Amino acid sequence: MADSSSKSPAEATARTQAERSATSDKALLDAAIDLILERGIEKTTLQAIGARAGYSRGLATYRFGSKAGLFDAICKSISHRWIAYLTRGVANKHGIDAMCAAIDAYVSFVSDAPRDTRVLHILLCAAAAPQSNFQETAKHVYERQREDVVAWVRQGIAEGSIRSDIDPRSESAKFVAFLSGITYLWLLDPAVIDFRKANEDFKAQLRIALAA
Amino acid sequence: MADSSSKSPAEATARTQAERSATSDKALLDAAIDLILERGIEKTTLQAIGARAGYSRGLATYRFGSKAGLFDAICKSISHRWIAYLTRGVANKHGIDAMCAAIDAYVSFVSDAPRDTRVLHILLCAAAAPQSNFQETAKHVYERQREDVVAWVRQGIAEGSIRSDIDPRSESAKFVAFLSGITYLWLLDPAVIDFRKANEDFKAQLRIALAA
DNA sequence: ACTGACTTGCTTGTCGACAACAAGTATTTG
DNA sequence: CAAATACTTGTTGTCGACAAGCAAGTCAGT
Repeated sequence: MADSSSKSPAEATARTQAERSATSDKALLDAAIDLILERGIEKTTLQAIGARAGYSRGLATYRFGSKAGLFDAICKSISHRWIAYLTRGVANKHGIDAMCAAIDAYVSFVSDAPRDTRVLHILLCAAAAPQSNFQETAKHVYERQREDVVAWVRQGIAEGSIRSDIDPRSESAKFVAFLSGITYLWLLDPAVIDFRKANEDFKAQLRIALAA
Repeated sequence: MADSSSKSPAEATARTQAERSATSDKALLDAAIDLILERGIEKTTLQAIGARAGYSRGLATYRFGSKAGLFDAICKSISHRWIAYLTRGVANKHGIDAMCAAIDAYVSFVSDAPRDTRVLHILLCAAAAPQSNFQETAKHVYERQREDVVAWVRQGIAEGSIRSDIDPRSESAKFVAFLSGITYLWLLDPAVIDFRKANEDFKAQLRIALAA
């Protein structure tokens, strides 16, 4: 149905099968992201995804196994991008500095890629439901983030910049809970939440509360 | 289909129509809560709700207009219970004491009514999706909570127990974000989150960070 | 370099499940 | 008995999943 005739047939067929499937995968993923932002998960139809991507209603199921499989793929894709972004932002900082850098990286990510952030969080929220098919992916994302924070806190305690009576695991839960929660509130009602200021205040109070 | 014959017909019919509809409403709500905890929102069927409540598949739609209408009603019902619980716990405390009392009240509520907490949060998470039918209810719940916190912070600043450079609105966003976030993490993976300890630590650091 | 078997990318037909609505029945109330 | 209320059942359109099919591409054997 798509533009198989708008390009010269030679150019159109000058792709291997693997390349074609890679582009159709990406088209489906992008279309699904668009539609999730517009309508939410439940109201996004495989029919609509196929149509917007320029393919048939059946392709998404064929590629990703199921609707949930496609959403899981989106979840993994965006969270990998975020982890890469985070890793670059924190670089080789330690202790409280690393925690503050992570918050800065997150604020940057949200303003650089608000669509990705929104979709990722919509999906992660959906993962809270029992028997959600991408619950494991969500657990893994947050587990990974908490592990990072635990490491930063331990470093900070070891180098003496963080009070030794701070419990790294509890602190990591609080840290991730705040970021997750503020994102949720922002997602629910962007006009009411000053995302940037909340994060600045959080950094300031982190330093006060954790400093040795 | 249910036990219309297990009770004596006289006793069964010795209710007014209004009483009957009130009991069937409650039965539907309770059945829906059970099923949401077991299967999540999407996999909970009006058919299953009706059957578990002892009625037909059509009653839930007839009473609440739609599936989303029923979930909205659950959302409102549980959040009203929580607000009442909170009001009683905070009583007439001020400033940081009120904030800490609110956290204590929340921890109590979660351990007293874990099922209600879980269902409420599952529904509030679902409200994060675009075009969600109970988004307004969710916004209202969180707006209400933030207003409470704003009032407590203002009181604290006025009576001199909270530093005057604290921004009440930003602080309220952080406060609610933390509670929402930690609940989400607990919902996602209860085994990994020490809910009680995280809240204790949060109270301790609140006092450090806000104290005048 | 040609051909025929195999593979890959994608579409279409079909089925069961579901929510919504309308039309109905039975019970209560005035 | 008539109007209203509580509830059920029939029906329709939409959706996800799966399977069968088709066409284009790939490659081995000659």
